[in-house]
Amino acid sequence: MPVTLKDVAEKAGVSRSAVSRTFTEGASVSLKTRRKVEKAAQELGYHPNALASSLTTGRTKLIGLISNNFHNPLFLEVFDLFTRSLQDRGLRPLLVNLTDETNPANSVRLLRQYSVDGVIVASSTLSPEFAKAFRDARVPVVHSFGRFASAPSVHVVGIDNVECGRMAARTLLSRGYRRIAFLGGPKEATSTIDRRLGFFEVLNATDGIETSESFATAYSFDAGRAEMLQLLEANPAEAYFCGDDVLSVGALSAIQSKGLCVPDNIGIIGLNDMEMARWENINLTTIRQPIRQIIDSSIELVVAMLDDPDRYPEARLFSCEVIERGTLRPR
Amino acid sequence: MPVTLKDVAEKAGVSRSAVSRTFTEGASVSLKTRRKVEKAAQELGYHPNALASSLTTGRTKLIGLISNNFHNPLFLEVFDLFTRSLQDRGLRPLLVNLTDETNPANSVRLLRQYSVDGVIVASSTLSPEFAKAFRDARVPVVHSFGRFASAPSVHVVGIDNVECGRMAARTLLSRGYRRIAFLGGPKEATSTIDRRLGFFEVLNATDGIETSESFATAYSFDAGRAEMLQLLEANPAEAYFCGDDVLSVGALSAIQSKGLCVPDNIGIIGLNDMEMARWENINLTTIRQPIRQIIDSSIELVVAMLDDPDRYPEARLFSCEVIERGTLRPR
DNA sequence: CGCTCAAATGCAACCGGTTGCAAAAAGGCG
DNA sequence: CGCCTTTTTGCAACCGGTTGCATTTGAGCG
Repeated sequence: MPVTLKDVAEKAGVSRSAVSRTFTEGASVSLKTRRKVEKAAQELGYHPNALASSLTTGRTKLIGLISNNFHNPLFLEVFDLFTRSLQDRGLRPLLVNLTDETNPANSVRLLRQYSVDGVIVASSTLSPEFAKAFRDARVPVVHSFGRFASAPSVHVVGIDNVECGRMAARTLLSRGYRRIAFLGGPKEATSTIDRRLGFFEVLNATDGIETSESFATAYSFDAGRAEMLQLLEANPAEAYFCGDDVLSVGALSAIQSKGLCVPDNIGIIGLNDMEMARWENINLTTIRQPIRQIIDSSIELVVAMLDDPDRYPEARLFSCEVIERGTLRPR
Repeated sequence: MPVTLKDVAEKAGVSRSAVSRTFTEGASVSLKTRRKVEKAAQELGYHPNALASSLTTGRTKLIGLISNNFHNPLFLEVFDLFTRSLQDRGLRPLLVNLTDETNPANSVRLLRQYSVDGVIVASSTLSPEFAKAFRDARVPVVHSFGRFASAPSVHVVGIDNVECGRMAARTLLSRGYRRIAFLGGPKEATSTIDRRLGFFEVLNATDGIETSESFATAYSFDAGRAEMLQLLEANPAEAYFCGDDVLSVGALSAIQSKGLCVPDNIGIIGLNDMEMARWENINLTTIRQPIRQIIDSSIELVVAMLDDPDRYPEARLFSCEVIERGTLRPR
């Protein structure tokens, strides 16, 4: 049923190689044959089979896009940007949802079976083992939104979470808050660990600050809300740095449901600047991650690895910026 | 570098066919050879190349998942559910972002080049031409969240938007609203058209109701907000049925920014029940689409078409349900 | 017009698998 | 143990392309 190279070759009265060559960039074909072939292809509605050609060329133009962040609104933008940028470069994202998967070996097997040219691990919560497993299988890989390491074993593109923690602390201090708390995401998530680190580094270096901390069970609305409800039971802090925006909204909602007011009674600063953060009913002061840069840079890296698989691993970190909205009291 | 069938065959001391057969369901292999092959494969770390085998079997297990709704929070859930369900059935989603694409032919070409087994068009705003183009190319296709047609030319799974319109109208009437308006999405979107239809069908059949309508330029926060700001300039209605939840939040935000109160001054009912609708700072009364059912059903259909490509097209519609929250005054 | 050299072409092998078919091996039975 | 049937096996062709290499074609030139 589908029309193949051979059909075109016969119709055009040339060899199969000639047809193949007219469809491959930079191959040697005379204008005359090219014309003939193009005409025949046109009439037959022929289009080369990318998968068949990948067998010999070793390139599928398939990029595995793997993530487990399907509940973080930020990731809708992330997927949008990734898919568009990949498409613009003629690459196709094979999407893998790792929500229920804990074993990197399975993902590697799966994506190797489909001969992906490269893999982008897009997740802030996934263990670095996933990216490493791909590297070990010699599949070009970049960990986007991954954890910074001074001697990275795979390419990592993201933000400096420690610095974000510091930034949050400085912001809260500059607003005159003195009883300050960290409301983190899952305790074991690397992003939580790093943000906490920077946050307390600054706070502990400042005199007269009373600090406390607690952790939500997930980066989710419900977890944030539940944790904040707990905190409100007994002498809450004046201001909280929340693990991320969704958590912040959960906390916000808990605070409001208790009849308290933000920022008058309690201040909140989030992290991510997801799309909804600017919605006026939320109006969250937060720290923006430059996701567009992170994504472009990730793709750039993975593309570079296609040509140079042994490229020396690097960490690319982008700086974040505080977005002032309405959940902190003014300076 | 990668280990192939041949390597395993040599190591196990059998023919390539034998190896192939041990890895294909239901092929005739003796237990003895199977053991040998499995051992060799294990030691070599062999896994069959799905793309190579697709060449002869004609099956890639690739499913094109195409959408242009990368700004609707509902679609994060949609992608989550689609990818997981597909994976559970051993299928792989090839994600295509159609945001900047208007020509169906390009999508068809692209996905044919990758020999996808089937395609799911997941979009409420994409023209039916996209799905039809795939059907014409004899690629199994299902349009999820698509428009109902009494004589569908392709499989359509979604909701009855006309009925949703009626449901919204009845809900507003039951709350005693009399000056009622429709705040639609883009005028030309089929979902807008249908929802409007059902909405006014009920309202016009009721005496003493004053109606009006207007349209946002997109299903987005900003468009909803801008349109509502306009409306607030001159004698707004008592209650609005908004095109979808994001639009509703935009409208909500405009209302609040004018110092008005919901639901005391103005009532709002949305459609979709996106995850954020239940966030207490939003707390939107809305109509829930059963997306899980829609997605399961879509996948079921596309899988069925793999075996029976000429399956007679059907429309599957699921009923929606009003979710009572805080943006309409009580009964 | 004959010669040289570069460009264009086709052949055939190959990419990593699958599969129809005939031959070989195994099993069942008298 | 021989004969017949069933199962297992390997051969070889094929899926839809690509590519190295030798050959043919044609352009350029004296």
